[in-house]
Amino acid sequence: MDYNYREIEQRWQAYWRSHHTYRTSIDPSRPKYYVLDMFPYPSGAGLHVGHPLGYIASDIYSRYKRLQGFNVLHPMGYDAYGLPAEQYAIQTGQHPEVTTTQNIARYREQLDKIGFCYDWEREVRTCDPAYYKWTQWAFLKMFKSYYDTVQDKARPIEELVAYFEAHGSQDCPAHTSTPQEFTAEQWRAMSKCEKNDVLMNYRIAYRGNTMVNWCAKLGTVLANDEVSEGVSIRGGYPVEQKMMSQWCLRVSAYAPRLLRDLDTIAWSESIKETQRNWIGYSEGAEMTFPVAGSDAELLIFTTRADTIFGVTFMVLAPESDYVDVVTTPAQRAAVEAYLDEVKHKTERERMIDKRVSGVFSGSYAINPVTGKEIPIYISDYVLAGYGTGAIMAVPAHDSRDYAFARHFDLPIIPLIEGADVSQESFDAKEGIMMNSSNERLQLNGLQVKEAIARTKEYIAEAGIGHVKVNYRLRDAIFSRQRYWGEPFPIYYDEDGQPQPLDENLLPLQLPEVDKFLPTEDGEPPLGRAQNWTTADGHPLELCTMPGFAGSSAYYLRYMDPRNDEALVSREANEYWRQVDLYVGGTEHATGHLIYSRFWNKFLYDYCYVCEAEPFKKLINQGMIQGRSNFVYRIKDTNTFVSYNLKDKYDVTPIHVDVNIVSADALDLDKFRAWRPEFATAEFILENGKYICGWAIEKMSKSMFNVVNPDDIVERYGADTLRLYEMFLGPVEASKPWDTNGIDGVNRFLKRLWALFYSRDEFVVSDDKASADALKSAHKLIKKVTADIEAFSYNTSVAAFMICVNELTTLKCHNREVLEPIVVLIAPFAPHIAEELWHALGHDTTVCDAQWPVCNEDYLVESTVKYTVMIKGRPRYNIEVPADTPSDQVQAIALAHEGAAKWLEGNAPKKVIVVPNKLVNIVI
RNA sequence: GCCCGGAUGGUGGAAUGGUAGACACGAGGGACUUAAAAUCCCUUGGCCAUUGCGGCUGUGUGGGUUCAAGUCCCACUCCGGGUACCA
Repeated sequence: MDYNYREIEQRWQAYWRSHHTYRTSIDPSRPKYYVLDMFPYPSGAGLHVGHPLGYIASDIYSRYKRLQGFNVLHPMGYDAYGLPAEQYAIQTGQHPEVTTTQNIARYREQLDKIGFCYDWEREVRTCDPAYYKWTQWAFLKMFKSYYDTVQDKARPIEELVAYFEAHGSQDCPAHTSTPQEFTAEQWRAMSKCEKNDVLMNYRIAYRGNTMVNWCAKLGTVLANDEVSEGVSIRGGYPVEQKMMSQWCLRVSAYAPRLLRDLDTIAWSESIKETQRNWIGYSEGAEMTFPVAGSDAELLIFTTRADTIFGVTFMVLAPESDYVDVVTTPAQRAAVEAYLDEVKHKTERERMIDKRVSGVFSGSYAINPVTGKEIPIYISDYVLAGYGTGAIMAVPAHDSRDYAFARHFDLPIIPLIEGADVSQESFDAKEGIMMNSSNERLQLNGLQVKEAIARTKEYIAEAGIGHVKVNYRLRDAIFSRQRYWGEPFPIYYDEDGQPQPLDENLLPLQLPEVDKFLPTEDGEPPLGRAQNWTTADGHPLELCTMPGFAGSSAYYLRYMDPRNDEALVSREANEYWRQVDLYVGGTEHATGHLIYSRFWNKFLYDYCYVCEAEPFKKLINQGMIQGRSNFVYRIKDTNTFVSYNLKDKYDVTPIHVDVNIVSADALDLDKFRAWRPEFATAEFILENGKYICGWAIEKMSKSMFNVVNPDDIVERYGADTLRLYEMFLGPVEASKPWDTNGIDGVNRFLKRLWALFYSRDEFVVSDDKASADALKSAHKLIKKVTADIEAFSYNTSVAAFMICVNELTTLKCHNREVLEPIVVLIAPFAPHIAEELWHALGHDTTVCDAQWPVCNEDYLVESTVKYTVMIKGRPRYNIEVPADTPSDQVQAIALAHEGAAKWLEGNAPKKVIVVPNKLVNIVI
């Protein structure tokens, strides 16, 4: 009986399905383990071989943990809201729900063929009303909350209202980016609308007037992580900055915790570092500079308080509120012209155009330490969104200020001994201060770090500023002017004020529309919906939520996916707690992985979840790139020349479908059938074959290098695909897909099969196995267990190959040896393992077996070989009984005839014995 | 610019400071076969010597530490990823 993967895989997949083998439930008697994949967006192209890489890795770990006795939660679902389905809907009129459902069915079919151990009864889809009910619910909670900076957590907004009633805004412990000042009396005197407007500045989900990334082509705003280098990640369309009123999430309030708690999770240093950079902690000082001849003061932020003596001008962001205050009548026209120019530049243009630009405001500020008057400029190199939107410029020690000073011919005062600022600024935070002392503050002679500390002390004493920590992390813009997303549970009252929908009315279902385009008057697509109002006729919010809304808490929903009463029950959450192992790509480092942590922390503040971090350990699988193949057509002919002969001709490389190429050899008949124009193709072959050229490129339809897992499964079986993807290299590494080595893995499975079956006969015996065979098997147990724990699956697969080769050579067909090996291979190649397990006479599935334990006794050697090194090279070997003390090993090594030969009469200077390995004799 | 990774045969990749190149692909040779496929065996970093068992060299470059360095330290080159007027 040959290894018939097709029949085996179909049979066992059907068995698992009908027996609910992978159904999971809460079982307090067993320890839990939660393994999660980043759920996919079901695109129309289906899965390619890159998708399952991470899924296979996590599946192996899930099965391994299960065999070790853990109760493993390993769910899967779909991130079903997204732009492509909507774009497709706009083009074809096909409802996104229809295409999404179709795509999900296709994904499921493809996933099923690979033999994953998902508990599909826990599947979630973000576009399912029963699911997004809880996305909306969380949003409502955020709307009804503020962030208390003293308790350091989210609290109900009523508590803030009570505070305002009693104290006004004095020492208000709430996080806001637009502080306001009012007394308790003033608060009480406010109208309902005024109060609402004030509270909006504190809510965690709030409506704010902010600079947003507006993508005209997509007709929607985008979050910072959805934009890269001035264009949208999806589609690559230009993005511009625009002031708009949008729903936002106060993620910035959580910046300190998001930063701090990175130390508590087992993620790769690189992704933690990316998050640290994105959060952007920066400790500095805020200082006030009085404006000469006015009551106004400029508040600035700096990390280089020590350079206060080198401030020769001030710069305001064009959007800064100070601009109006400091612009003198004489300069007004020039300033307005500049503001107008800046406004018409898109973000992209601003980035490309690095030229210095700016305008003098007409006013002067007074340096609070030196008392000198310095001019105030306006320039777009200062950002409104960071710090205070105003800076003190120190051209000698900041390259941007330096460029500005040179352009406008402003003085440059060096402050660090030995720094040459004639050509460029000296930005490093090191050196000894000079030109930095007067009767108020003396910094000369201090190191930069000391000077920073001293200046901070001084400005606090003098009442001109205070120490301040800034974060780069922005609040998340949460509105999208799109159809295919979660509707907001928000309506607008008579005064046009946003109001929360009653929780009992959730889910607020996405309405039908006639077209998926914006309305004629520029409203989002939901403006087309009939009766998009509350029961009493109030209009509902027209925007929908962004993609990350539904993906922020999905891991919680898997714990209790059909619960109507809560996102997750306390019982389920306290059992499953958090994701123990999360597997996914690095591309989510600054998006999903920040939003999820934020969302989880918000829920944690209200004790809806019991863990402060959602994902304990994170593994980032690499990307599988495409390996494109080329044929070389001789110019102006229909003749194609093989790769190694192509240099003799004038050729054009043409992408050829990799699916008609095998090990770089072109299938000529398939090529002729591939496209009509190649039907009459002629070939110049080498060694009877047409060899194609190749290149590593992104896997994409246009390069004809997309390989579907289905094709591999069809040709080699799912177990071969699984093993091969793991064998290709470390899970974390990006690598090109290359089928050149797949035969080796397939051969390995056939050899494994041959240990059980010879021709049609089952040849496993119950006899006692040889010591060598047992040693081989137990070595494997040890190696594979250690490798899986370290996610080193490629070396595991190699170890399997070695072991099977050894057993084949030993002609070992003993149950004692083969049975543990079947269990070991089960996580990697579950179908063949199941079949062999069954053949060994077991009624249960291999999934319920016990992970074997290495018996060290089998590995103990009676003798140990030492390599003897003389003059730095291995010269001869000695074999001594195990546990021989090293001085005796040394004596034996020196007594060997080889010693005399290689020492050539020299006395050994030094002898090093490395236990169980080698003896190094130095002469 | 800044912050992270990385660089090992023809290829993918192995190597707790201890005989570099595991395992696999590819290539070459052989066995079995009328033949092919499949399977099995041998060789395979490079150079030299192959009627001898061997010698030299070798992990991006240049230094260093060490009895011993792919591995640790310093400097540099190149490649990949992230991020950027963040004061």
